[in-house]
Amino acid sequence: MMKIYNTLTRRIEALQPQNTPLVTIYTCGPTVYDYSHVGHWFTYVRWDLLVRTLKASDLQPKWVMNITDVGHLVSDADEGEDKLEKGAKREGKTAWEVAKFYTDDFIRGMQELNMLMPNELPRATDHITEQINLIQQLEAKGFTYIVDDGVYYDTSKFPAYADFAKLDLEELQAGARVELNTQKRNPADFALWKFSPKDRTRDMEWDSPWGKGFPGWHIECSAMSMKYLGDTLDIHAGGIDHIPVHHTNEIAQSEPVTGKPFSNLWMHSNHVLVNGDKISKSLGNGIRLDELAEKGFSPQVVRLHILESHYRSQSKFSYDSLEAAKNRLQALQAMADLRWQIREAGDEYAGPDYTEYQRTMLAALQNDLDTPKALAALSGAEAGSSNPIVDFDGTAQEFRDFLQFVDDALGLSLLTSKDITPEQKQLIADREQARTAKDWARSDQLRDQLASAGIAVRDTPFGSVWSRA
RNA sequence: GGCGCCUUGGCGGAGUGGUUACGCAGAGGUCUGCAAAACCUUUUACACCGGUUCAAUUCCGGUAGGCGCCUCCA
Repeated sequence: MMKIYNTLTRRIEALQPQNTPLVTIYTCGPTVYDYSHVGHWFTYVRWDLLVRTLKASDLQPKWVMNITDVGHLVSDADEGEDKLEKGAKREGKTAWEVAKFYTDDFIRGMQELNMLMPNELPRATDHITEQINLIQQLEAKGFTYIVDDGVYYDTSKFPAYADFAKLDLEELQAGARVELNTQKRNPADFALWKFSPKDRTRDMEWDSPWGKGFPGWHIECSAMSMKYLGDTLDIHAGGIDHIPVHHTNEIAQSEPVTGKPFSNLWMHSNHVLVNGDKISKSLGNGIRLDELAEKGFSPQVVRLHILESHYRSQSKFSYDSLEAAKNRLQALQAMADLRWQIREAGDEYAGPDYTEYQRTMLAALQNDLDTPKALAALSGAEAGSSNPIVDFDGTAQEFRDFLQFVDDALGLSLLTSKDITPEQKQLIADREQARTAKDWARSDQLRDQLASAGIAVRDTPFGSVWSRA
């Protein structure tokens, strides 16, 4: 029923959970050393959509997303420093304070975007023991070696290392930009545990069998996903950039220990470009949610814009498209506000077949999260909703069910809008009376009055309908 | 240096070997007391050059341009 493109096989496959209806999902979360930008939100919203789609498909997703609050190295050139420590230096705080601040910011962003909360949001620093334990198991199996600055994973011991990303290790070796630094045995080898510098104390450091230090970035995902979701995940998801390094390394760390596949299905979200460029620190083009809100684009608009492109295509971010999304959302909201204006009597008018639109949308989402197609169906329903809903044969309930489905599946929060006040309703009734009496001056005056309260009124063959301007 | 991807109408963005994506915006029209909404029409849409085919935007090859990864990265 649910079909997903699997990076492992490079094909679209039917999802086959190990213990239906349970679906275990692990998604790579943020490194909390700076604000999240739209690029991050594109990815996270897409995983939120995955979980929503599974729920709408009567499955029971168990979703774990990690918080990386230690160990993510800035670069090879910045030896001994990780992103948290760097952020701390920048802001005159401890690494712990930095992590807390940006974790809170991230969770606030999730809430603003109406994302579902993962079942677990584990922090790397809360799972040092599990990580050490996993490294010990790798050590016992002979996959590690120790050099001056840490414990490393020997990728040559894992023959399948290059398979996932279809890496060419020979070319990697010959590549001009790969620096053969330190004492690594192979260019692709990576740190499992890094030692603290001899001359100073880090904000974040722990004792280990190999000496005081901190875990490498990759090991946390293996350790925490296995702790919360078992040896084999149903779905592991992350940004497309994680394929060649981070996810490759996760597989290499996990499968030798368990002897099982680390994840049956891998999903990767493509990047969003801003003015044709990837979002990066060096370009300084990372736009935050609060900046967008200042420009009049609510998180709800951002969310709709994210859904307008497919998660596997490289999408573009621009204010023009946000403007389009904003207008589109307003039309959708107007449709949702028809639920306050159900006509009780009469069977003159049959609205769209909302049940059919709902089926189309769900089928689109189940087909590798085809959000553009789902939105096309939603807009089809919206276009057919210009007249009020007339309640006969349960049509009103079908309409309400449809709106509930849209909110559940897409998270657009259409149902959070409130009804207008009794006074405003009276103004509309008065205006209809004035129109009947052909008192156009009073009619227009009442419409202006409503408009100043942000309420637009239009006249249909079935009476006046209001919407929020 | 290696690997891979992309190029669709004003903008964004799907998809397909022959038939309307969809959204936003512009122009004209029908309707309306006026609006709004809806509907209709509209500016040769599928980078360029070849090839395969009865038929290609959709498959193959090449050209140009853009991008991603191989290094931290959503």
